[in-house]
Amino acid sequence: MAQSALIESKDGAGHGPASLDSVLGFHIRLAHGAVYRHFTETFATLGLTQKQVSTLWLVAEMPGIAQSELGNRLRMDRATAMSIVSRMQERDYLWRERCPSDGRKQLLHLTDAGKKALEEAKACIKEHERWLKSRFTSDEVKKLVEMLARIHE
Amino acid sequence: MAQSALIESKDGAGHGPASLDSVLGFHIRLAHGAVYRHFTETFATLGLTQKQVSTLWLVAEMPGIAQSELGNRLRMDRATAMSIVSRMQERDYLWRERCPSDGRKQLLHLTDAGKKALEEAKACIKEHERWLKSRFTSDEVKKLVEMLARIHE
DNA sequence: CCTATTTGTTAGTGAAGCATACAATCGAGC
DNA sequence: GCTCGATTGTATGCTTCACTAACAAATAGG
Repeated sequence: MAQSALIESKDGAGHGPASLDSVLGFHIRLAHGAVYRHFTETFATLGLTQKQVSTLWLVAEMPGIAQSELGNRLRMDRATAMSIVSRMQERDYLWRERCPSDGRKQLLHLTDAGKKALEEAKACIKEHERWLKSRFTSDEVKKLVEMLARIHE
Repeated sequence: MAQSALIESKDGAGHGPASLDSVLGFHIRLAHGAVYRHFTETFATLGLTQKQVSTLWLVAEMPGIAQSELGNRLRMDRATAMSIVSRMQERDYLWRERCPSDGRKQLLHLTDAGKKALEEAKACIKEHERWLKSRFTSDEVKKLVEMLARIHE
């Protein structure tokens, strides 16, 4: 892609990064954007977003997880988790169960339709991940995941 | 598509990655979210978003850049670039100049207020980057930037 | 001149994140 | 048992951003 002409920089000034290209956060943002775009393309037929797939996936891995715990793990606040869970419920992909031991909590479970959708989604994810990981060796993927985890953990 | 990395862990059946934790895109999303949140916090007083700072920064580095070129470099479509540039113009941070040699283009320039805002923003970015990079050695930062660039370039 | 492309503009849609307020529930301490 | 504070879910509204579609103006190439 374009070799930017922003290379010449006032390095001596000491007033922060010289060029936009040297800002780590900038690259994280662009990388995320590229991944997000390809994801949306891949999932156009299924009509699912990253957050929605993550939600279905996590509920499948931890059936009966509370809505609040889902939000914690996916780094969403209550309101955001609420709207995503509600949307998945409207589609009949999951259902809420009032927790018998703690009446405040809503426990989440996938419906059969949700399990089926997740299976399809996982196939798409596999393609998506292949596209993404094709840039790296397996050692690099491991290193990249480990470094990214240091950011969000 | 290089020699990669389709080492899909234990899942002989070919049904995609086994756990959400092994999905690279998932970690990119969470890392981006964490960075975005810290950025927003850091820039609360300035009232600027990542996209807005990137825009100001890029216009400062390339005065007279066309709106379309700005969009290309920051990976925004025309409509998104339009709304961000308009917002920055409303704040008197930049102004548009009709291109004399190509009447379709709008050339962008920072105002004095925009230059001042960018200087403040760069100081905040410095803090933000310090927070972000504190997790890594300088070699790791270099490697990380290089790998992320492979994704968005 | 005619046509296709590029660029900017406007309007509308939708997902997400965030803040706030409110209700229900739970737990701890009195 | 009772009150008080914290947790959890819910509802509402606001903002940013990405995308689409349509349209107008200017350009480029035949």
